Amino acid sequence: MTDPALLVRSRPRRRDAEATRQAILEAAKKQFALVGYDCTLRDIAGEAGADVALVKRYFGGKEALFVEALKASFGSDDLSEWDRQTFAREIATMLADSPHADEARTHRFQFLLRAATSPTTAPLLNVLVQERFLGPIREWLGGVDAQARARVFAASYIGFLVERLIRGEALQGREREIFIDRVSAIFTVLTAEAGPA
Amino acid sequence: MTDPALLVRSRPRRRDAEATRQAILEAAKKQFALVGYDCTLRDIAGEAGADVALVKRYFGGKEALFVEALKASFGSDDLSEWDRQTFAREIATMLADSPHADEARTHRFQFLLRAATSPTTAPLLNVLVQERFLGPIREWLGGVDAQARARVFAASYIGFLVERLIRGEALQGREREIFIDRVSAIFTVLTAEAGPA
DNA sequence: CATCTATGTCAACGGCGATTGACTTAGCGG
DNA sequence: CCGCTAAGTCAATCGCCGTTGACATAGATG
Repeated sequence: MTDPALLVRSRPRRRDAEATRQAILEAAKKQFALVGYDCTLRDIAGEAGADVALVKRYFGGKEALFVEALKASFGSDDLSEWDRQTFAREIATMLADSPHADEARTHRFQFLLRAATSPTTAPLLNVLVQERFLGPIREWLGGVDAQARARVFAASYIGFLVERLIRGEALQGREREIFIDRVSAIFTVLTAEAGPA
Repeated sequence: MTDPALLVRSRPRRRDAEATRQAILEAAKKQFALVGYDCTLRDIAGEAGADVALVKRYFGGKEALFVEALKASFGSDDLSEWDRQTFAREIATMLADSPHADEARTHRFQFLLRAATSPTTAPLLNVLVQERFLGPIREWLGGVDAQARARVFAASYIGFLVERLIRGEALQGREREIFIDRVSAIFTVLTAEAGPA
């Protein structure tokens, strides 16, 4: 998170096409998530400490940059590390906290939401979600009807992320406790092979 | 839904400031939901059969129009009509269908999503969601810890709407059956005053 | 050191869209 | 029938942004 490539450079970086490309890509991921597709290339380039013209040279144009940034934002979702015993409560706690306490995930998720609500990018997103979201969850869940269960799982997870985003701050006091209890219960149920009575 | 004010007029409408204002507002609700904030005022005005300049006269500007359209999109969510015995399965079925089968709700929801991912409108949305979404659900749920339970309920509901949006089409066959079973089970649990074991 | 190329900079162009104010006209009151 | 005002139209303006190609230079190669 303290990747020096993200910081504004006082001195120009040593000439390095690959590093510059990456810096632009990182800035794009952030700006597209925070501001949306309407952020300016000048802003992206500025944050990357590069020039607008390089966007064209390295990516071809804004549209192409968007697609690449979108793909790059769904690289490694490390859900094989989730402990089946404890993940439910951990996720629930994370969801009760402020979205600001979790910038990386929040940015990626905003990106996804934006792409989902744009007619041009929606088809692309469909494929990505299948491959890098539904697929892994399905594998992790295992058992019968894993596809349908993965859908329900993913939908719930997304919903809580949206709620956290809209809420904007951490839950407090008793509401927080109840929220965590309920949400972790739901995730436990969602993992089970057989639904509730 | 077959409001004549929405249709493109071959003949100019009789001069009527209020009707024109409404027509613009309706067109704005639709365009902002489908295309997003970047739709053009010309498109909105065109669909309303009015001129761009009238947007300024009646609303002041694009930003103000957006806010007003957002507010207007959350008028009456008629959830007092929900039958507590059957609503879970009805909702689950609706969520398994195509978003296109439910245009009105889909448009409103896309609008909400867009507003949620825009820094300028997020605060406004927070208030709106509290008043017209969380509040009614809380009342409808009743019982202890209604606020926290309403949050969980709303979050789940939102999540399934997002999933349906991304999916883009109706579920089929066995996956559909399982999906409906699971989702309606979840909503039943969400309604109950006590959580699952 | 000379040269050459990949890398980075700069300024201008072209289009688009919101805004604005002047202009036209319908429709009503007298 | 006459004008007056609210409603609607039109075209010009202004700024912004993506794109583009010409230019500058670091740094490697020999």
